[in-house]
Amino acid sequence: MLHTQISKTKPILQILHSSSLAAGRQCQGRLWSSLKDICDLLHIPFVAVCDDEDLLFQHVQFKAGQRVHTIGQAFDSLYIVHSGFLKTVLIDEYGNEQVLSFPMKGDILGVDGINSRLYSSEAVALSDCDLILLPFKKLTTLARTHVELENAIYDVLSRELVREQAMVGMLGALSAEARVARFLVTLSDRFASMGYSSKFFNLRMTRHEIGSYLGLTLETVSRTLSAFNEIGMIVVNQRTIEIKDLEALKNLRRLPPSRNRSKQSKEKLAAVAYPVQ
Amino acid sequence: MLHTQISKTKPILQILHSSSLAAGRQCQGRLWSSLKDICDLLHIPFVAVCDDEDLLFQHVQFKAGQRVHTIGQAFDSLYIVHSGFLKTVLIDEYGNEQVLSFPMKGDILGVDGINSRLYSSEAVALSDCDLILLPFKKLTTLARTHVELENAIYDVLSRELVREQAMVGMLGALSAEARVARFLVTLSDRFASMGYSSKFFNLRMTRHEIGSYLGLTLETVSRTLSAFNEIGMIVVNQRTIEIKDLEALKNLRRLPPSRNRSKQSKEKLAAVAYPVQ
DNA sequence: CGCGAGATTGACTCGGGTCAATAGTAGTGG
DNA sequence: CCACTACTATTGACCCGAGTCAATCTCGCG
Repeated sequence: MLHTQISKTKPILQILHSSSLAAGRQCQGRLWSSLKDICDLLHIPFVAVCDDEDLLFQHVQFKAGQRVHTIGQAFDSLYIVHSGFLKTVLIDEYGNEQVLSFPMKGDILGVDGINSRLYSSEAVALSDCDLILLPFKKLTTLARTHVELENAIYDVLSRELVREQAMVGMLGALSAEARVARFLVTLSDRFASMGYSSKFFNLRMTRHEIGSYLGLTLETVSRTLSAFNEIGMIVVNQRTIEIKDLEALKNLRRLPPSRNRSKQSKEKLAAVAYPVQ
Repeated sequence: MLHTQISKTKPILQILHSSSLAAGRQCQGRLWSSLKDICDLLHIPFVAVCDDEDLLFQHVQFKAGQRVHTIGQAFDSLYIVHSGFLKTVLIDEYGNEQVLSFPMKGDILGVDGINSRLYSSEAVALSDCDLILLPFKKLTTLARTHVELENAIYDVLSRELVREQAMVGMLGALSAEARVARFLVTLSDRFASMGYSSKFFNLRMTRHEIGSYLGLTLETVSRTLSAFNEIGMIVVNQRTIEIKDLEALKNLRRLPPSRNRSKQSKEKLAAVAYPVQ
């Protein structure tokens, strides 16, 4: 199989399970992860805890389409994505979805529930998923005796905040083309860091979901992808993306950004979009 | 004085200092706050700590225009706004500012520095400010022995994240009018909760800064305020805002929101903007 | 094979960005 | 006190990027 990620339906679970045996251990029908596994997953320097082998966190599985938590539901634990793809959404007073993120391996879920003790967003599995359950109480108690874990928690929360800020920056200042380009670059990076191909991958979400995430309509997303395809930066076919010119995607500049102080702003975007390299 | 907030120039410092004596205590030329003061400021149930009178946190003053911290600067402490107004900004690779927030009394600054140990945003005083310095090390050490403080920290971090998410939702889905309206409502609420008038206040930031914050141009902000003024929802005069119809501002609906599933979308915004009540 | 969800494209519209001229305000210094 | 200067705010004219509406097209599935 050349597929860069776990895909489709039936065969998945087997792949999932067999591959996850590396990090987790089978135990009464479910999987368990140690603190070390979790730190690795979060890219946090491992904290040597004496009895860390005893500290196991249970895994939970969700099928594509299932909700991990909903808005207003009582908060009691965080989740770490062990495998699979999800989306988190906000739902406004008229029932419109606003996609906030597309969590995947190593991402954390549920942080928004800490302060009010209610989840303020909804997490939905886009594919079959294997999540590690982190009971918040257990976690904080543990952190009290293990300074490094405590730091890890602060780090993760802060990191989420910085990510969200970057998102605001993007929504506030980038053109549609730049947003889509950056979205692709980010995905590419994520896949690379998960050990998959950074050049060839499948989107796990619909155009509608991408649009919501980027503050655009699904038509604009579709058209922009087609345009990138047109000029050879990528090859799109439905959910399949092949990146042909990562640099061009990275260099896609914002349109002369309005509230820009600097005088330079003469170049047309069309030209900048795909520089003559 | 009927002024709803500290305003203008010279007399300020005196007002500032005399009013802050309530919560802080003068000490070798600076002010200090106890943990209780801080919890009150953050709207967090106070944690009775035996020796809390010994635990004092120093204040720092900044004049309008001064930077509290800059991007890339080494992180070592958080700040709580005791009085004054600030802005936090992100600066992109071309030097463009993106305003992230307008911190005021009770808000916390610097959270984005925790994970990388470098501030990832810049905080600038928009007026003379009095901030409480919270050395992060000291804070976390303290939290280790005082569970409630520990919870408070988690709460504050999570709260910031939720706020940022709401911002993303707004930027992703609301029209210019709705953004400006919501901005005014939020300010009104903030002022009310600080004990000032919610109906009559001065903006502390320029149109340019508001525009950046809302993902709009300064012209659009100006025009929208003028439009609200036109139909009598508010009275604007430069930086002075008087809110005449808070409900109308709150009810300003998003434009038929594109990625909206629901069929209802016939009503023109013009009509909805200022409902026939 | 036909159905339905998702994706693509085209034609049209308009919200809001761009450019530019004008006016109000504040701070400075003679 | 008043000019001089530098911001900041307001407005108008224009236009383009992206949203809206709608007609196919594709693909997986029962």
